Amino acid sequence: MERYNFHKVEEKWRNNKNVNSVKKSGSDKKYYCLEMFPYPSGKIHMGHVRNYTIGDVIARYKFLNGFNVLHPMGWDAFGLPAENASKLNNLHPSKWTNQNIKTMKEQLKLLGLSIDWEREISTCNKEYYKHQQELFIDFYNAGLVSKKETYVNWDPVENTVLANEQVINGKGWRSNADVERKKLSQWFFNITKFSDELLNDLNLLKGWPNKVKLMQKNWIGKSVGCDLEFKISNSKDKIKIFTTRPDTIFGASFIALSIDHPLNKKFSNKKDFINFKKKCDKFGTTEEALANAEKLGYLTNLKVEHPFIKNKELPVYFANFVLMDYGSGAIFGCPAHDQRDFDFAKKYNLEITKVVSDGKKNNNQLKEAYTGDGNIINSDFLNDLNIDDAKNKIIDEIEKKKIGKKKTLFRLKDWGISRQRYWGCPIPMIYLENGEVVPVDKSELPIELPQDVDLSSKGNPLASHPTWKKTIHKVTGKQATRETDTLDTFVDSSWYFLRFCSPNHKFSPFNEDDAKYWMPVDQYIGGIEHAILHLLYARFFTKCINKINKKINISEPFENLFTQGMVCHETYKDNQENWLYPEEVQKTENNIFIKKSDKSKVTVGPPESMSKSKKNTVDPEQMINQYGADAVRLFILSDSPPEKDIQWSDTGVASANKFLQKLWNLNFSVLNRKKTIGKTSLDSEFTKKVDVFVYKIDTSIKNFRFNVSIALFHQLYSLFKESIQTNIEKNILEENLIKFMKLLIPFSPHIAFECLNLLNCKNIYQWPKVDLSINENINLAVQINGKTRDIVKIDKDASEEEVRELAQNSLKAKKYIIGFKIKKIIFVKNKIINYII
RNA sequence: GGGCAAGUGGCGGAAUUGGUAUACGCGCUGGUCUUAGAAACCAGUGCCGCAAGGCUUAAGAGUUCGAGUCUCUUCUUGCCCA
Repeated sequence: MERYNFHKVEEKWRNNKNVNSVKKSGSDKKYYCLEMFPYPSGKIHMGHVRNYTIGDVIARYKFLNGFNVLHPMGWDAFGLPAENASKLNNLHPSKWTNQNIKTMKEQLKLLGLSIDWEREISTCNKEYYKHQQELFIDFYNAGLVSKKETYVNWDPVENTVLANEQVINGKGWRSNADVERKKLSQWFFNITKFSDELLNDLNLLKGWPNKVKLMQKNWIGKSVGCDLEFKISNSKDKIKIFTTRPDTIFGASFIALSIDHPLNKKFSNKKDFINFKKKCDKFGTTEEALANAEKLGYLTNLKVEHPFIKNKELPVYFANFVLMDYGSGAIFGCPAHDQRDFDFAKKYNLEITKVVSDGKKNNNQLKEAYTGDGNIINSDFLNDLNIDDAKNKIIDEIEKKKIGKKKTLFRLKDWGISRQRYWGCPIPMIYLENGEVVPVDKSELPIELPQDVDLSSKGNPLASHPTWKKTIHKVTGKQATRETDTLDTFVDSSWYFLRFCSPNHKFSPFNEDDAKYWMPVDQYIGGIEHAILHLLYARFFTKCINKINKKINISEPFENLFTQGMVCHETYKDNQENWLYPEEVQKTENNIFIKKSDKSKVTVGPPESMSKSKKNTVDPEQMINQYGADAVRLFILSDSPPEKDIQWSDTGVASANKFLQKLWNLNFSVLNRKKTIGKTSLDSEFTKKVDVFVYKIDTSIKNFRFNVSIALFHQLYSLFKESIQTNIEKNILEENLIKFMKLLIPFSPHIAFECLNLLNCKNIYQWPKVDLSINENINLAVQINGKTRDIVKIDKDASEEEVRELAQNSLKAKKYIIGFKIKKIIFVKNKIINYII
């Protein structure tokens, strides 16, 4: 027996297309297993390893259980980093990207994944984005795309527009720069047309984590309220506001307008107003930015009449915390019950009237707004009603008076998709000389990106290209100008799962029959960070495609969603406060960490998600070289349940490697065993015990409890080690070892295939199935007053009498029972017997 | 501030869903082997106690024959939204 050489074995099986394919033609059951495709940033990282290993376990498991499995891989290949890298290295984005793809593909192949590389797609490939442009035109013709002039989130570092979802805490999601407000004409997908559908259909997604559904629900943010008109005193004009809290109308003390409200025209030549507007523009456009900003107001000379309180007038302000694109750009302020209104009222000394009781006595002075439940007070005909009843009643009154209407509002806004960048999918629209904007003729697709582009210039590289944008309108033959914005890269990933169904289909984005066969994705696996953006966009795209192509009939793209946890590692800093890579650090005998180069002391920080900036990364390729792909796969699944964060540990992966070595040795111990004569009862006992493990491991895989599966592998190994000491028949050991190795295929396929090969297994692809009812021996707990005193072995389904007999004679429990008065005996078949004394 | 998770040894975590708490792994301790080290193997490892035994799932209460699991209160941590 030689020591297990994983280099040799893994290389042997890695490129064996037969064993790594999960296609099963002729199967009547399909299974589409998809992991979120990677951005080709350079090299794969441990997060990829975890994501794709989880996917591979599922794909192989389903295949071994008779499914025809689609398990594809591709590249989310457009995006800004390619442009930045190209500026640094003077390398064209397409070259940079394709180099990275090549490297990462080789790395992924080292892992021994069951990916069907014949379906590989890359979003920067014109064969892909051609169809995306086609979809864009279809969407445009179906009224799902529009061009609007709006305020946008402008990232001053990346010189581009960001979607609201890409602004985090007022900063760009990639650049981390403070986002500015800027008015631009932009292309939008009209995702708000599907607000209700996107919200309601969350109920169809039984296989999604509740957490993700809740996040989407909050993001869509449906709220019911009403419009309400306030008459301006001494004028016929009215101000229309929107509110979700009409029940607090009696607590209104001011009106606040967005600085973009049409009434601003009246003040547009006033110096102090212009200054005020400038100040407001400095803040971002997100709700968070506005909520955190200091509340600022500009008092106008206007007053409005309170619709329900005679002779009461309210002052009108322009305020920085009111958004023009939410509601009507105007609100009434009720300081007692809204924190922003409260802050504003405090600042400008406005009236604060409580209209919802917080149930407390003696609190004349509010320290903050009360937004909880309670009965209405100080509100005339609404008094004593609860909030919901008061809402309904006041809306009735408002509608009766014809000064407003019930209205549903969504927080979700249309999806801005214009990006002033080069490395993206060109938007297939052209501007005619008469100002008309029309789609290009489909026969002209793809609209290709020019190769000769100057990326060093500021602003949009396509716009500054000397000739690219000049074109001819096919219908009229007249000169026209191309749209120079490219599409947000989230568009690329919004339909790739459909393209995988027929990746080489020439004439349309996908072949309908293939899409019908494979869709929806049965299991989608990726990071929780995409809970809102990508997953919402992909759902929206699916609904759009469903609308323009009635034959497809897929309302939701992802049947089941699994969000895996991150891979973490301790952080290290030297005494100069510089981050250190794990390989620069050494652990001494006294458990102190020192820097390898100069033996200086190193500070160890808590485990954090691996990131290049903190240098707490480990290189998957190096790990595979050192421990083998099987060991890396086994470890990344073993230490934590897959939805939780995992801490990378070198000793952990080393132990996985050792375990595989032990399995290898076990394999040879069994193979080299001499044949014994005649069967013994040990043989069937052993098989029974193995079958319990087969059942448990199968169940744990089904439930995505891969860490438990691996713990069970260890126990199963121990069982073999013990049993091999006895005179169990060689055949029986072999038969059961084959089961073991088959169970191991999804986790560590290379060694599993090698062992199965050595064991001369003829039916590798037949998953071991087990009937647990044959198991006859059961351990039963004997309890005294609910406390376990002994465990006795009983026959399956033994009667209470039989069990009592055993329990009362058991060594450890006997002394608690005999001589005591037994009040009651609780007997649960096959589980416990409990004596109450 | 609101919502949602979660809290089990030195650490990562398991517990058939109300029925043997601490599986499995890491780490640690001792031993065998070795010139020595590494590796490998064996044994031990929740806490208190010489032992018998007692205690233990963030803290406290409750339901139950029986609670890590269910209910309530408090504390802590994480995530999302504001």
